[in-house]
Amino acid sequence: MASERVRPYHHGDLRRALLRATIEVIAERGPSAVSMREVARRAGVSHAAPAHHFGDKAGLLTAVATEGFTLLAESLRGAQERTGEFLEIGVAYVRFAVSNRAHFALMFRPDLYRADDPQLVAAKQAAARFLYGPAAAASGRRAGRGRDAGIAAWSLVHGFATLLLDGNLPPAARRDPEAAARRAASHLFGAHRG
Amino acid sequence: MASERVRPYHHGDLRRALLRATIEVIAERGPSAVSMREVARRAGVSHAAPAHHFGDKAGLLTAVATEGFTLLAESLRGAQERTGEFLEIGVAYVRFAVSNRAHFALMFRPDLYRADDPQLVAAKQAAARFLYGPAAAASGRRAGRGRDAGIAAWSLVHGFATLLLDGNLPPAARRDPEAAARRAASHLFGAHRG
DNA sequence: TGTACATCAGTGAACGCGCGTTCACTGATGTAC
DNA sequence: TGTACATCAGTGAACGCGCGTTCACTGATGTAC
Repeated sequence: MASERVRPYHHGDLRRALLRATIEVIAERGPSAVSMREVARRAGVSHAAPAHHFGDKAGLLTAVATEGFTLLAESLRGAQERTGEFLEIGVAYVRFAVSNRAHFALMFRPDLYRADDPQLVAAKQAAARFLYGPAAAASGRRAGRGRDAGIAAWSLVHGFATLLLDGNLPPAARRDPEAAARRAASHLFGAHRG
Repeated sequence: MASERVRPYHHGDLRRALLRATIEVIAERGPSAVSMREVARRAGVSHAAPAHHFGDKAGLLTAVATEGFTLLAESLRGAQERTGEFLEIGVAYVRFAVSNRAHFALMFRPDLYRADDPQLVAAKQAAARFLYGPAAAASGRRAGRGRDAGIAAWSLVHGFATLLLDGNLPPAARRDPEAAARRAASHLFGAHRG
């Protein structure tokens, strides 16, 4: 008759639950509104519990950001493998930002986490490779131009995603971000001019 | 013998002094680290003084953001008038971000201020016109393409500026942001291909 | 199968802190006559 | 030139709040024998 099996002492997977709660807070109130106590509250544990898993607040956010960069790298690799087109990697970048708003919003707020954390750095570099590498290949042969193209591409999709999430783009772009991103990005390499 | 003419009761131009102090805090510790008390401390007045001029914290930050959009609009207009080239408007955008880091960092954190403040909205629209208008003119004749070009251009320079300020671009770009921005932006309209 | 013990996960009270906002106030300035 | 008064700018004490972190603790679980 264990009918009132409420809150077992051990949570089971508190670490994951805390990460999820953090994402939730970010989605609702932004990255800087995250607090250890609020996260603990949402996960239904005492406010000191998160420190057990992440050390401190920066540790918690570092974990979330790392997760974000890892997910991003996977998204980009997926696009790369599926389509082989550089344009579609850019589109995937925007798609990632839209469907993982909370992660994305945190990832580019390095003041909030430990930006020099080895795992985080590794995850970030993995993602960056998918933007720089193919860009170099897709652009001309000239030395330096490859890197410039990579910067241009990353800038464009990153700017697009940022402006979009902040509500700075026209309604049409907000309704179908992916299509709008594709149109905008196609300006870069002249994919469908004329 | 008014030799000890220290801190007169009336500041003279406290409003400006508070705006300046706010910029200072943002530059040093980021937009979310701004507090009324810290700003007052830096301006050398009691912690309740800022409320007198700005109502509350959101009011203070709204004023700073509005100032930022106004300065941005002026920069863009300047570039427009001086060069008449769309590319140079983009470069001016990046230049603004670099030389007004604090304003720029706040401007795109609408959660921190009153984004629907009429003066702010007006200033923001004034700036946006310089990005959308010339883009439409510079791109093809096709309907819709003008807007897409504007979005692409704004995205590119905005992304570039954001990534740059967050330290996400390679050292070369960090050393000479303006030149790097020009190279990146030139990919957009094929200004110097080949 | 049972027992002792080590290890781990989560608790809850306590600390000190900086914050935003309110409020009755006082000092300084400007204006009307 | 002087006086009365209104208005404005800034003060400082007080409030209540949520926060991060520390710490001794207890409940639960796993492991060795």
